[in-house]
Order: sequence, then structure tokens, then C-alpha cells
Amino acid sequence: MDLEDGGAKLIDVARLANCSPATVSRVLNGNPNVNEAVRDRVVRAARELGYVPNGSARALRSTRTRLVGAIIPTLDHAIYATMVDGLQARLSEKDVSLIINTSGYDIDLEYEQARLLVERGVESVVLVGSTHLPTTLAMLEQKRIEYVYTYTSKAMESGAAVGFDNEKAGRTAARYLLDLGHSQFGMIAGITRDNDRAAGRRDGFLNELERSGIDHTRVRVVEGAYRLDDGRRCMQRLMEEERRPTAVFCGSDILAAGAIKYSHAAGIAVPGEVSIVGFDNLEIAELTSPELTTLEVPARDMGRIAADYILASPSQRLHLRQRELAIRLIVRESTAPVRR
Amino acid sequence: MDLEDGGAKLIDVARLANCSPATVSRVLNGNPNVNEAVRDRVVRAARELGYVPNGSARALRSTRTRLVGAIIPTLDHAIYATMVDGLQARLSEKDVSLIINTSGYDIDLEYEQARLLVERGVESVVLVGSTHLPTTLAMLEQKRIEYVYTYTSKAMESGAAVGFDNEKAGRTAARYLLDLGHSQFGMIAGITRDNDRAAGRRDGFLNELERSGIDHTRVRVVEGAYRLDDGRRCMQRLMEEERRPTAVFCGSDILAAGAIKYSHAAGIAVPGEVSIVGFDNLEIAELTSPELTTLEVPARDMGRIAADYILASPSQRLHLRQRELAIRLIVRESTAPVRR
DNA sequence: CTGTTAGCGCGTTCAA
DNA sequence: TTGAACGCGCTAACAG
Repeated sequence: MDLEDGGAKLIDVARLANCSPATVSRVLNGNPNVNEAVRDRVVRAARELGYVPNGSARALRSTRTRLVGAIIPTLDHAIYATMVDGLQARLSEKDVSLIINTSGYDIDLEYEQARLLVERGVESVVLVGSTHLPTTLAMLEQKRIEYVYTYTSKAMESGAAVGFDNEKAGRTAARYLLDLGHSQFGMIAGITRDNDRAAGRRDGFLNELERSGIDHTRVRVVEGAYRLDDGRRCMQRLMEEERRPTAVFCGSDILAAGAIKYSHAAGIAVPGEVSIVGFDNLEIAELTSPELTTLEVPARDMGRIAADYILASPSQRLHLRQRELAIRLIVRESTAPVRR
Repeated sequence: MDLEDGGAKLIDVARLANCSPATVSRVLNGNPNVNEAVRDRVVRAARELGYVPNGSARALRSTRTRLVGAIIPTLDHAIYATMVDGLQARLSEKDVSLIINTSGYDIDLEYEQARLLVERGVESVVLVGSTHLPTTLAMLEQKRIEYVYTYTSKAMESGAAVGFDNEKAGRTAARYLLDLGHSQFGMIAGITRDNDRAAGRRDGFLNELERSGIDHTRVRVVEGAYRLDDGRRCMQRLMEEERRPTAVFCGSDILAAGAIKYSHAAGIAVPGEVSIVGFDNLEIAELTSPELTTLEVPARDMGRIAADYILASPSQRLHLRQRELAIRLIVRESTAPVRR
């Protein structure tokens, strides 16, 4: 047997099984119209030769690559890593491979990554949020590549969305804090540039406050990257204001954890002097002292459901194009009624 | 222009640029022997048509896929997610795509994933740890696929390793605790089944204690999955022992965080009554109260260096086959000298 | 149920 | 410096 180089190919299997390559192909692809005995010989021959199909040849011939791409901001944030974990797990159940790329929140880089994915022949692309270069989407559409947004439920002309309403989430946080009697607010938002999720949360928060008669100009909003340090720094800026907020909404648990850290260091009681609400419900929400009140984001579910969409047949997809998941407020210890 | 289906192909570019497909191919692949003017026409034509090369065809023809695979236990643990982030970032600088698969710490599943990766034509595979099915490695070798171990620096016949010495790390933890005067030890290890890293840390810890006259039978070791809850539960088991440990080494910061949580709940002072050492130096190490003393693992660096190895030419690789990275003890607040 | 034929889109000879 | 021809490994169409 020619076991050199890459190993046996389909025709070698055919020879050993004493049949035509076409028949081997049928067996490999689960075509039912094959005689038991022949199928058996083929399977045995393939195993004996350690045959592994050549995906490139297969893809070239059939235009089905069974490849999916995902472009996320970073894997260094649990919220994205967990989503990808769910996505990958589901896809691999169906022998679909996932190519992952990180854009570092840069939509120009995202375009480059998308180009590479197109070149690889991915059949679908998972994107985060709804802010993308028009050329990115145009390219995907031109190549007939399905794409699905995550972390957003925003409607759009084409493509699908699996996520939640960030604006509504922001309003939920505001409502909760308002009901606790607070009237002095601050917000530590994620960087909103090219980031519809961060912006949505902020806008929802501000809008709900405004509806309750709190002018948004009175609410100090600072932005930070999703790092502990930025949370600390941002909290400091908030608390050094003339009129200190008694309630702070953070665009991420990481920022909130930093905010709590700062408060400790500065001798500001949480929730005694200031209530803090996070976002994401990461594992760290249970590790801060006090434990963090936060909004739970269904990261893993988003990945799974995005995978389901991708794996669905075109006809099934119509039903699944827009999927809004619920986000839940998880009340822990970092929030309390305002002190009178 | 035929802009239907998948879009333009190489031959369309050739026609528009008024040259042969071979010339287009040369331009695309940076072959210097092409007339300026022609090259220019080709580049322009390609752009105009929105041409994207077909990776499958390319791979089939050239046997270079520019695809790399990684099989990790899970993305749900920052230590792996961060490694992958570093790996991916470096690879994509060179237009190499990364297919990622999770095995859930199951080496049989790992084999299946590896098979799929082989089928996809990956040129290299990044593995975690050195415990793998022999058939997995045999398959990789038979297909001439480079593989590199991470999180371990263990020598092996073939393949490369980028990581650190888990046994030594365990010894470092023991040494530190011993120097603090402790003599009653406990350990919360990760699940050691099929996990050489978890086992290595445990063995190193126990060995170093033994060298200092502490019989390993006197050291209670319990195992838990890398989850907060397991850390809690394991710590409870340890603290309900007849002879309570005054020092506990945990195989992961997650376990340590759980241990600290339990201690709080049970009214056991950390580090007053018990010192706790973690492993990994995740972001959460700064979030526990007290902050966690831990061993820093260079996750991102491992990913980057693994990428460097993969991207290196075969001749350069020889120098890079074995790379042991340093791990550092980070002393914070969860450890103290034993009370007399 | 099975075999034969003909490419999928590209890169690589070899000649010119 | 350029082009013509071939084939990478496989599957789809068509016969039989």
C-alpha cells in the first residue's frame, strides 16, 4: 500500500474494496443505495488504510465546506468565549468546523478577517453586534454567505440575529435603581465607538431615567474598556464629582468589579453609600464583596442558538431569523434602597 | 460580468486583465517575474470583480491549506481562552486561520476532533497537555501534521512543547508554604484523570512536602472540577477533617476562590486560620477577599509562542521544539505564616 | 445498485 | 516574461 505522504485516498479504498470510486464516495456520504456487502467492504477497506477524506477536494467538488466562521472582539472576555464555546460545541455535533477570528473591537480589522473567511469558503459567519462595515456585509451577501448577528436582536434587512435588546436591558437597570429610590445616577459604559451594544445599554439607561424626569445631562457617563483597572478609574472619576451618584450602572461585570474595588479602597460603602449594578452575570459576579447585582446575559445560549440557525435548512431558517432572548436581573448584595 | 453564484474566479480576472490564468495566479502569489503593467492590470481587474480566491481549490492544488487546528478542553475557562486568543492573534497576522475544537477534557472526543481537523487539512494542531490517545498522535504523524503541546514542557519523541513544568510549579507552592512554617497541608486538585497537568501539580506538591519530612499520606488531597462550587465543596471536606490543614494548595484560582468563599461562610479566617494558594493568576485572583496568592501561568504567551513555532520554517523549528516558560509566584493576601 | 465520465478552481510544470 | 495543458481528490450526472 502506498502509505507515503498524506496517506490513502479514495481510489485506494476503491481498489482495496474492489469497487469504483463512486461507490466509495456513496458509502462515505451515507447514500442508502448501496449493497450491504459492498458497503461493508468499503468501510473495512477505509479503516484498514486509515483513510481520511480530503476536505479541500470535497469542498471544491461539492461546494459544501462544512466550515463556519466567527468574528468576535476577543476571547479574553468570558462573555464571548462562552458564546463561542456553545457555538462550537453545537456545530461539532454535526461535524461542522469553526474558524474563529478576533477583531479587537475594530470593524476594519473585522473586514479583513471576513475576507479571509470568505476565502476559506465558510458557509456562514457569526458576527457580534450590528455595527459592521457595509462592505463587509456586501461581500458576505455577494458570496451568498449566511451571517448571523449575536448580542443584539436588532432587526435588519438581511442576515439573522440571535441576542437580546440592549436598550431594554439598560432600561431594566434604570427601572430597578429608580424603584430603589435613587435619584443621583452615574454610568460606567463600555467604549461605545462602533459598539452598538454598549451604546444601546447606555441609551436605554438614560432614556428610562429621562422618562422619570431625570434629565440625562445630570447623569454622568464615563466610558472604559472592559478591564478591572478601567472600572476603578471610571468609578474614581464618578465619585470625585460634585454631586456623587448613589447608584452606578456598569456596562460589564468587569467594570463593576473594578468599581467595587475602588470603592473599598476609597472607603466608600457598597451598597451603603452607592449601589452598583453590573452586566453579564459572569462568574466573577459571585466573587466580589459584596456580591454583584447584575443583568444576566445568555451567552452560551446565544452560541447554541446561532449554531441551530446555521445548521437549519433554508426553509427552517425563516422562522429563526430573529430570536430575542430574555435577560434577567439578578439581585445580589451590591444594591440597596437609597439612604434618606 | 458573471456576478452570479459565488462570484468571479481566476479565469474571469484573466479575461478582464487580458492575460492567461497562469499570469493571474503568479500575480496573486507574489511571483516577481511578472511585468509591471500586466501585474497592475491584474490587480485592478481582481479588485473590480471583487475576486476572492477559492481556498479549497488552492489547497487541493498546492497542499498548503494555511489552516491550523487547536483542541482545548473548553473555552469556558479563561486560562484556555486566553491562550487561544494569543494563538489566533499571532496566526492571523500571517493569514493563517485557526479552527478550534473543545474536547471537554475527554481524550476520546479529542481523537474525533483531531480526525475532523485532519480531514480539513490543517497543517498543524495545538494540543493541551501531554496525555493523548496514542492513535491520535499516530494519525497526526502519519499525515505529517505538526503538533505542539501546551501547558506542559514534558519532553517527547515527536511534536513540540510550549509550556511549563507543572511538577515544579507544585513544588514551588509547597516550598512557599513550608517556608511560612506550615505543617498541616491539604490540596484541592483539578480532576487528574487523563490530565497530566493536574496530576503534575499534585505530585510536585506532595513530593516537595515529602522531601521535608511530611508523609504524603498525611496530606489530604481532594479533586474537583474547575468550578466555584467544587472549590467550596472540596474546601468543606478538607476543613471537616479531624486535623484541619493550615495551608491549602488549589490546582486553579477558580477552586481557590471557591475555597475562600466556603471559608467565609464557615467563619474560617483566611489567611488567619488557613492559607490558600491558587493557580493560574486569572483576573479573579484580584477579586477575592482576601486577594489570592497564586502561581502565574503565561497563558497568552503560550499561545503566541505556539504560533511562532507553527509559523517557523522546518529548520527554525528544531530550535523551538521545547520551550519551557517560567511560572511566577504572586504573593497577595491569602497566605500568611502559620499561627503558633 | 453500480460504474464511467467529467469537471470543481487553481497552481504548476513545460515550452515558447 | 508569458501561455497551454494537466491534474490535485473528490462527487455529480448519467448510463447501465
